[in-house]
Amino acid sequence: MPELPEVETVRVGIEPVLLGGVLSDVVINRFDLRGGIPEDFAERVKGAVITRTERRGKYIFIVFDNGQLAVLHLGMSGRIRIYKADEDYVPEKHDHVVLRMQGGARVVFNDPRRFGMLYLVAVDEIDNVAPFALMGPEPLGNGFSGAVLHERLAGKRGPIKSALLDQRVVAGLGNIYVCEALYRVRVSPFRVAGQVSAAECDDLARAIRDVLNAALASGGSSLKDYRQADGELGYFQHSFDVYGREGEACKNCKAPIERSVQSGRSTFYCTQCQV
DNA sequence: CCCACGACCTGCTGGC
DNA sequence: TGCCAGCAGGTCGTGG
Repeated sequence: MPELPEVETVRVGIEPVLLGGVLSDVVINRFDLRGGIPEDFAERVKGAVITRTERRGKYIFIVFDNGQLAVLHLGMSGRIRIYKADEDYVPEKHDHVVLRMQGGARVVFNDPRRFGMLYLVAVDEIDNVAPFALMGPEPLGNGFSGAVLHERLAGKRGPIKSALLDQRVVAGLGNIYVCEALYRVRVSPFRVAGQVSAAECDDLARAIRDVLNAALASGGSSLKDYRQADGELGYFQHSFDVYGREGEACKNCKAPIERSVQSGRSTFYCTQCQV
């Protein structure tokens, strides 16, 4: 499901439910997500107050007043449902974790494929542990620019498409928004990453920010039936220029959009416009 | 070190 | 209707 805009939309959705509240109960229906939920997860955070939430790349952080930080990743198929204090919990298949707040509100983590992750890190260690120690800059933050991108791509021999998916280059991009950003700046996904010019990196950095901001403004993209935490559908999928449009006419030149596979992932692009 | 690839899972779609 | 192949928003470990 989730790249940066979808993850941020989820974070914004759960924050008002969690912030300042006491986590009164944790129900874990299965521990075998990617990497495994630690056996002592519940006992380490039960009764603690949530002091803030953050997002780093595609990860959501939930920070507790006892020094623990919960790391949540939605994988490919993870979803969050919220139940307000006066709503009854209706279990669904693949509800793996239910966080219950004092007062009765619930945050439910559902993930059919179980590629998601949930674990705890000491809050003052988070920047030193994998994958955060090596993670690239936030594309919507001050630490990201064309110059920064150009520098981080230097020497890379693989294709620009694959490099932009590497979270150590820039955080939060995934298959959709990489395809969209490259199309916007008319750069071929097959170009050698280290040979993308400084000027092109300026354009690319701007396009990345633009497409992420546009997606955020739409509540993210809803493939399948991904929903925001409040149950609303994001609608940026209607604004895709190339992603998922194999065979359709390029919006710029009318040539058919092509699909090919790079490092195991589908790439959608225009052979005429993107050079 | 860099990069491509398979593995990890379930569910849905389209073709026969 | 059933069955099977192929595909899906991500990450990590392996091996060349």
